[in-house]
Amino acid sequence: MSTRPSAAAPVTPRTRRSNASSRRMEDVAQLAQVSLITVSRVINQPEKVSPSTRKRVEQAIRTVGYVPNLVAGSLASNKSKIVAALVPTLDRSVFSGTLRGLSDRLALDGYQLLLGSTGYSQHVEEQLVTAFLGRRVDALVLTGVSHSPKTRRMLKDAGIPVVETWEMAGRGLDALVGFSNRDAGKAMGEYLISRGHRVLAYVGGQEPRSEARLQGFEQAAQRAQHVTVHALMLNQSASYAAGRQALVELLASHPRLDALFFSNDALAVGALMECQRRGIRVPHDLAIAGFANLDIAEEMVPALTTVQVEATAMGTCAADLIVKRLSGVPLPSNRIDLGFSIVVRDSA
Amino acid sequence: MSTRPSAAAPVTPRTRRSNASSRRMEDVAQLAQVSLITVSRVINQPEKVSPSTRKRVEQAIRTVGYVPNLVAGSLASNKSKIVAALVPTLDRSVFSGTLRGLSDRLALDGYQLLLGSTGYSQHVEEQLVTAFLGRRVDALVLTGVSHSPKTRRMLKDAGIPVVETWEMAGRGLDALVGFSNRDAGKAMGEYLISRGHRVLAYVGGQEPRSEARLQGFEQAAQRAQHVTVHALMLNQSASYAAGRQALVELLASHPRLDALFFSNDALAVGALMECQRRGIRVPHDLAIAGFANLDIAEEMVPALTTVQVEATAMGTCAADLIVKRLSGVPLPSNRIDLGFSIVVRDSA
DNA sequence: TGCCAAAATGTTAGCGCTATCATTAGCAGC
DNA sequence: GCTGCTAATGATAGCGCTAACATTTTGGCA
Repeated sequence: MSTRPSAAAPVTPRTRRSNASSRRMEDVAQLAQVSLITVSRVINQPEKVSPSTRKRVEQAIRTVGYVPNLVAGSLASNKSKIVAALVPTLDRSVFSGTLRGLSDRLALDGYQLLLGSTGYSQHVEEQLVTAFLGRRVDALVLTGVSHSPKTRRMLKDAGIPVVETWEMAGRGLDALVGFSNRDAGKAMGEYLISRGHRVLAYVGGQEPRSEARLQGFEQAAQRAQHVTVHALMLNQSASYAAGRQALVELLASHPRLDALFFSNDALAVGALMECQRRGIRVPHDLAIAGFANLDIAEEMVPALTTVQVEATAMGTCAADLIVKRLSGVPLPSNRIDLGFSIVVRDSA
Repeated sequence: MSTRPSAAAPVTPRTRRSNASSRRMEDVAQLAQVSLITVSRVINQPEKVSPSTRKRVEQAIRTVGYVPNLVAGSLASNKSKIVAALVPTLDRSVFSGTLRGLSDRLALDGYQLLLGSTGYSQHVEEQLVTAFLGRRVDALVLTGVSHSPKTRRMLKDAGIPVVETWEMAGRGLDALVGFSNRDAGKAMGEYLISRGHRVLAYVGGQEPRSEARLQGFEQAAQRAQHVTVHALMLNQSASYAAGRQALVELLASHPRLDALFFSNDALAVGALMECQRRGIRVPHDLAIAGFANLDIAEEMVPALTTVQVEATAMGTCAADLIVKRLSGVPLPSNRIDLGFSIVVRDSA
């Protein structure tokens, strides 16, 4: 197996493999009577080409209908102008705000967004990261700070900007843009306790950020007197129906419940609607609070007390950080805490 | 300018330009004592490699931590395994369902999703299409059937599958997956009229699909007796607050309003909430209907009557069509009408 | 054993672009 | 006229992979 005689050289010229229909840079160069590299410069660094030549080349580009092949450009330059983003879910979720921020800010500098959804699975995340790195994306945006060891290693070895969002806990792989989920949970706990509530419940998903919020929530309870916290961790994704069900379950098992903190506004809204159906007066009989301050929180009757987080700004900031890093601008910090705030409305 | 003496050949060998840190296929080939192409086959067509060789190569891949450079692969094979999708907005919108359907179905076959949002602008759409074609995406998914002439030409010339979604009107560029917005509007009009409503209003955005729904709605009104339709076209994107405002405006200018059809559930929910605040009884005083059947429609009190469309299925079907076309499976049709249905609940 | 098709593996030449360095043109200053 | 500089343009060699074709090995069977 180790020694192989070499084959003879082929004699017949091969047929071109290319997509015959698409024009190449060479077609433009010929028409404009310049070399390949001049066309390349007109596209990428037009200031380096004299106005007369540039005009001629631009005309030729239009005439032949040339669309640069960015794949070839990426291979040659080792830059893709693509940023990948991974979100846990695309499902009518809070992350769409972050995606919008990312997409809009990246577009400003000509970057495109490659999207992946992990479904809260580290294994899927790992596979997607592998694929994205294979595409030589220029940077990666992740949601959260929990990743598999292999993912962490790959990302560290990749040598590209990696921004983790929606959490500030820990050191982070590279850059962090977010807020402290734990502190946010704690703040809501303290607020509810300050309003006199003593039998609290937390409802959230089985995922790291929700668990961090619960920890903070419980911490607030522990520091107070005579406060109990019941936790209900759902394994389904956030939905109105899940919030309704959670309310029903908790009321059945803990009739003396005072206040409910949902890790997601959608859950809270579902519960709020169920209260309305059952004639449970909010906040008189039961206080309800949500998380994220989605548009609907403000519109509900009663309006939903919630935790405001900067979903869109997280995307914008992450994109901004990436664009600056990639263009060599020095940054003061790679940890950006956008904070949160308790928005007190009517429901709690 | 036309005649140029050629330059002499350079003598010194150039330094490698590559990203020194990343392993190449050649490193794997050397370690596994095989040729490049065998490594390539292990990755892309493992069934063509004998089990023993395959195992050896796979081990080598793991040892050196090789991640295939898909950019180079794309250039060589003229296939990118990327599908681009364009949505009007990422804003807490109905399109996220379609994106999820797309993303999930494409992932099954190893395709990745490149995302762009047009903000309902044909000009932005044109720019994004140019960029996506430059990246040699394997297929494109668009929202709607209205595109600039240049966009249409580029897409026709591109020779890749192009799927338009969320509309069935017209012939389409290539493939269509959606429903008739006009028929949907008409159906809702007929339904409201059948319930005895005579002074109707339509509230929607200034965009083609909303306008098609309005046309259908008006058509239903014209066929009936003594029915009037007022239309309010918003230039902002769908939001709860916009729905509330629209309600306020319409009630002020048309106090005898019977029934309101919103081109989006979010608008309808905003209006519903405002009714609750003002003590307007729905549907007794005013009937309200929405569009899309988002989760929240069902949860509202009163539950929202709306038009159900298959947002997620549109994504899944579009992806399915694309995957099949790209793998050469013959398709019976490139027009898939997923239809719609009126979901009668309490609000109208 | 020898023959032949099928399976396994290999060699070569690009894919279409950009990095690198080389060359030429243009022009000020002495 | 010559030097030395900058601006403009060009020739070449890859980037890392796969298509296309070539060759070798394998295994069934006469």
